Amino acid sequence: MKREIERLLLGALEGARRRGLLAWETGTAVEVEVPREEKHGDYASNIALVLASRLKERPRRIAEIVRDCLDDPGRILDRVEIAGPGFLNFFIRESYWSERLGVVEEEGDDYGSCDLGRGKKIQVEFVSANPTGPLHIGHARGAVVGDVIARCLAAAGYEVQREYYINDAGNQMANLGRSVYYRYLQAAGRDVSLPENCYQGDYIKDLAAALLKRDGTVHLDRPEEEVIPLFSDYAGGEILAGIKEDLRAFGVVFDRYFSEKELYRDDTVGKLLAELEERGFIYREDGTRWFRTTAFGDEKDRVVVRQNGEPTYFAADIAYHRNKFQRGFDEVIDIWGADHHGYIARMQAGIQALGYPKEALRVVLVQLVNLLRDGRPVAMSTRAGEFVTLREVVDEVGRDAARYNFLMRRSDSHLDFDLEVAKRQSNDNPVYYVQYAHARIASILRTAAQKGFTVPAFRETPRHLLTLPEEIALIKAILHYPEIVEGAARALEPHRLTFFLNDLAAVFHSYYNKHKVVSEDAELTKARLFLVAAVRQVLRNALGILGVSTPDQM
RNA sequence: GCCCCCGUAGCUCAGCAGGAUAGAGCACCGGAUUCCUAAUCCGGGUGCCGCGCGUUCGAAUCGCGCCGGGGGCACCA
Repeated sequence: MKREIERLLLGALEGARRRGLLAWETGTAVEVEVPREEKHGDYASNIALVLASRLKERPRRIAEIVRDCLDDPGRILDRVEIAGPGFLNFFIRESYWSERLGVVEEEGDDYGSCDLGRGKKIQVEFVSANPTGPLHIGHARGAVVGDVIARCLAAAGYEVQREYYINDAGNQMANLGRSVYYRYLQAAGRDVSLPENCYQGDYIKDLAAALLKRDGTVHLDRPEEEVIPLFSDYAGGEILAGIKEDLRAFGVVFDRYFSEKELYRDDTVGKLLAELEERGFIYREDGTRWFRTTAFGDEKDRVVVRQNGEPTYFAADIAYHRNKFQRGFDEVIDIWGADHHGYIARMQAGIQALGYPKEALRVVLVQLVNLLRDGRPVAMSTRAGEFVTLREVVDEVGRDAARYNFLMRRSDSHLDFDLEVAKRQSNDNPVYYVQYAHARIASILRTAAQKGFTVPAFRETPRHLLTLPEEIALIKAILHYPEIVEGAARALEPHRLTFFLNDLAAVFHSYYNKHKVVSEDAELTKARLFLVAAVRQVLRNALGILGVSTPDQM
């Protein structure tokens, strides 16, 4: 709908230019927005105000010229008003709204999709937690945000790949192996205590016990350096399997798990460093090698090879990101915890040094979650092994409520997640509000079926009967939906969908309370059945992007 | 010390690439159910949009400075 207005406006500007009325240059961005106030029309444009200063002409005068040049063969508009300092307010002909409703039927499950990303390959990398322990509540938010961003992009026409990066080459995995090894010794009756910095938590003991059961005591008297890799591999593998399972239960599935080790297999990192050095981006100092990230706006240069000859995490990460681009992605999106924000500048410097534009990497920061129970903070410490796992949250509050709650705020703002509130099946909990709208429609359709009504095809729908203010409001909401999806994909802001859903459900609930869909009037019933079926379709499509279910009964 | 994010109603937060009288949910008060599920609806809001200056026809939105909160400034990942 917005597109159509933009097209009309563009046509008018073009016409005015051709007739010599307006020295408008092709290529000027034309903006159309939905005004806050209803009396300012269904759509509004500030084009006259924007052009005014450039053309040195009164804005209202420009607005008049534009309005006079409007050509509306499809009779979309009822009228165009010029208001305030020179806004053009477009009022859609009321019956036109319901005429457009047919698109929902035509497009069905695809309604809301667009071709913003057509022909573009995009990758979303998220979660990427080291397999040193089960995913906890902090990972849950990033998991949902990444997942839903991926779904939004898919709806926007991108070819999307979801990837999980496993940092399994560093010393954290060795540390994990050592932790399990010592627990294994203890389980076998040896009197040893856990070295410093070891992972605590019962899952370590469980892994040790499982290994003892599987292999017996064969590892007991072998040198530590020899057996620890074995313990690392075993523990990492088991934990990763658990992570995958927990994610699946949460509705998050990856296309690929990428192991950091892959980057060392063919000395990818070494070759990359040599190449960068050749191009002059790397210099040596005090036995280390530095990447000149300041050349691309970073605040200081960064070490890529340590004094001991080991490449840093950053070095591997540049190699990893180049690997992504080499796989043919036009754009790469990383979902990071907000504590990693300082890393963005150097990462973007890295990809620029490789010849990719800065914009090719977009980073979405996800803020911490404050976990509460009945308003009181839940204490957590990963190191001490005290944390609420993702699995526990999903089991306790349910997948739908958990996902929805994580999507109710911008991802870069702090989020309070109260287990009791999320679990409560009341109006504290917006997910049920929206799902209830879906269930109610299902209920209406059941009642209708009992009385012999089915949802009519659009061309058999007496849509001219949909004239109530609540009906027009519903139709408008339905027709705005594609704009919401596109905006969410463009800005990588999935929370826009939850806000839209709350609004749509509110309009529907209000309508439901005031008017009967199924009545004695067969024609009216048909029209309203089509309308609520369209609402149901939008609820399904939008909740589908959020990965939240659409129950027919509650 | 330097850098990033945040500061909007009692609470939690929206406010889409500056726009016309700043919104929602919660909480609180009152009301609605012979009728498609009351997990619903209807009514009730006097907010220095942290403060100041600037850019602009126009600033919650952009810039600069300050105040307050959080995070980051590794040859850790």
